Amino acid sequence: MATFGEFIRAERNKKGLNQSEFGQPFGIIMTEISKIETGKKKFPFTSLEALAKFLEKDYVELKNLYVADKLVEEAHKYECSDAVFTVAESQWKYLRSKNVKQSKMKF
Amino acid sequence: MATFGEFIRAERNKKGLNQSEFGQPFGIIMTEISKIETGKKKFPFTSLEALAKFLEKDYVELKNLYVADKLVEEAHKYECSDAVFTVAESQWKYLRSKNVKQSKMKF
DNA sequence: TTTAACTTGCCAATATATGGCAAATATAGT
DNA sequence: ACTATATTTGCCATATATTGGCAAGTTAAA
Repeated sequence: MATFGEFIRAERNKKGLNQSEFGQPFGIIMTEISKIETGKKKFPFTSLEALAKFLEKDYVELKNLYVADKLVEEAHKYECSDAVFTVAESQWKYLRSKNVKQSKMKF
Repeated sequence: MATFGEFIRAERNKKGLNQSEFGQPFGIIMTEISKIETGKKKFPFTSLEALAKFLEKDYVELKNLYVADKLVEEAHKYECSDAVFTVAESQWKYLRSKNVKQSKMKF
């Protein structure tokens, strides 16, 4: 399992495209693709569905990879151990059960 | 396991303080405590260590709760399932092993 | 050293988050 | 219902972070 940037680069290489060509379908300039691949900026979420189609990947899985990248970045920013993901999952489940009880999604 | 806001509220009630009194040691006004407890704004990270001392809690654990809250919020924003935390953990481990190999933290 | 591919630095534009006041809404006691 | 205390919300100005793109720099191969 790699970062989202590494994933993009790998897929781009599979297709034998350079950064400029790869960015074209999404209207993303070469320098942006570079920054995305090296993790300096984010792939625009608004183009994620188009990316999934372009790569013939499952959108939900791609989104998980995309969001996980953000989570990891956040965890690192605060110098957390991997325990934070376990805590997060349990808080996630707590919230879900709470909202089910209230039978409304108040997020 | 509750959200960070709920945690704060519970601890505040344990101490029998109102929002105004509770905020005092951190220089946080009442309305901010309210927003923090109801999840509308974040407790300032710069005061987290002071909070740990004030509550006599372990800082690292408190930080995990704090950061987990952010992760959950992010996961919800993108309408992810809890699978995203598993993906995140595996990406986290991937990055760690990669950086160990390169023997430098390039995050 | 020329060319193509990629990376980085910088900056302006945009979006997000924060702090605080004032007003609104509870909640409890009388 | 009236008062007092506690809490929540709306609004807005300020601060902080993120983005997109150009120009300049680097790398790698021929």
